[in-house]
Amino acid sequence: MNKNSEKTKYRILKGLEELITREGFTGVGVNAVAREAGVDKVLIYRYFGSMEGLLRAFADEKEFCPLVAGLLNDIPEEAPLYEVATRIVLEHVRALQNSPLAQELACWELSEQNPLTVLFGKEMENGAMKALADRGIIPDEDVITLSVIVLCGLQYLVLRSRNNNPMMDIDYSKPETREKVERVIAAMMKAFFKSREPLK
Amino acid sequence: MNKNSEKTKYRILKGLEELITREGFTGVGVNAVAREAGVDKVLIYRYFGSMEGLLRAFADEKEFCPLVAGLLNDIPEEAPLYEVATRIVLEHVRALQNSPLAQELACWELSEQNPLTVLFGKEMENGAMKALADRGIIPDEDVITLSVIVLCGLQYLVLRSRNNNPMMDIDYSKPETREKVERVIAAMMKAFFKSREPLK
DNA sequence: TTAGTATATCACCGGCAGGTGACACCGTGT
DNA sequence: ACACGGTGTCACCTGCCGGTGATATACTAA
Repeated sequence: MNKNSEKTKYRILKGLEELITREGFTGVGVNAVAREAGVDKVLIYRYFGSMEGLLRAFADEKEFCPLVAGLLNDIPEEAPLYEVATRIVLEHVRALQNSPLAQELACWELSEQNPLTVLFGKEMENGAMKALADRGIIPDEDVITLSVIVLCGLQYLVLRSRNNNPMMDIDYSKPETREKVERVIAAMMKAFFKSREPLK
Repeated sequence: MNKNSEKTKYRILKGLEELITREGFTGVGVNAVAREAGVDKVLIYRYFGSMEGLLRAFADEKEFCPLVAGLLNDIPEEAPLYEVATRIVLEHVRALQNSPLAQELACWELSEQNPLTVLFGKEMENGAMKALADRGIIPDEDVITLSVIVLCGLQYLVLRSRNNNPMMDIDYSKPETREKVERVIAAMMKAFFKSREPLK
């Protein structure tokens, strides 16, 4: 039993990742992946059945959003809820900013449905907010809604600044802009939270 | 002088719009547009020079964001600023929701740079917020920043719900969800605004 | 009528896409 | 020595893509 097949599978998966990161999802195809991996394309069909199968395998193997577990431990127990929510959102966005692959997948998700984009979307959802909501850490539904909206807004800004295409001069890749945005969000979260429980 | 050329140009532009709306931007190409318009593709080169030229012409001819002018008149003079900002954001998003073409262009803008996406982006920017900021209607920079973030967040949610791919069950195409979101945003805007000018 | 110009049609090219069948290589168990 | 299954290479097909040249069909101006 020759175990070269495992190595080949790995090269194909690596090639796919490399290709998505460098050329974007529009450049993904059987020929392109095979070329990138330095492998005959027939092997893609042999080992993954089809392009769909390859995408599925890639999604299964890859971790896109490994931040939440460690993040929750990092937040002090006595921190107010709005601070927790703010931290989660900002950290999540920062993780996205540090991962060109995730950015590309987020774009892909908006224009097409395939095994990879679907699984990626689920993972992002779980990774960011659902874990918190399900565990009841933030019981206020409105706070969750607001957090999701802000999270999506920052995500969108990150995706735009990727192409030097900032919205309203909010180029999230610039540190000073990011600092300002984070300050505004923190203040807003606090204000919103207090306005809902004025007696506390 | 035969004026058929104008009619042909119109058919090509219409075909492009139809194609983007129905098939998405990934399906756009010389052959596809010509087929959709029922016209030989050589005419695209003759009248627009290239695919780029066609996209430019399409962007020049089309109005993507015709709402702001009328909208500003519609808002009462004495309305507080946070209400103005909220209204602008929500109306803008609603307009996006009613325009599948604009949604597709917003996605396209995230993955590629071409004359159409660039001009579309500028128009969206001007249409939504810049006009206000430039005219000093909302002088508070932080309010603008926050509004842009929220606007982007809702835009992102609209783009996702397009593919039945809601984020955290926030399916913005459902009326009850939209209502709730609008309520939360209005409350947040008010709270944030008041927290900045507690003496007023 | 005739020459010229704008308009539209057609055929064709090279290139790359997705996909498949045939075959060569090689380690292994019999 | 042999057959066999896992592995990889190659050639080939069909179809669509972007792009171009030649040519037919008007309409116009002299």
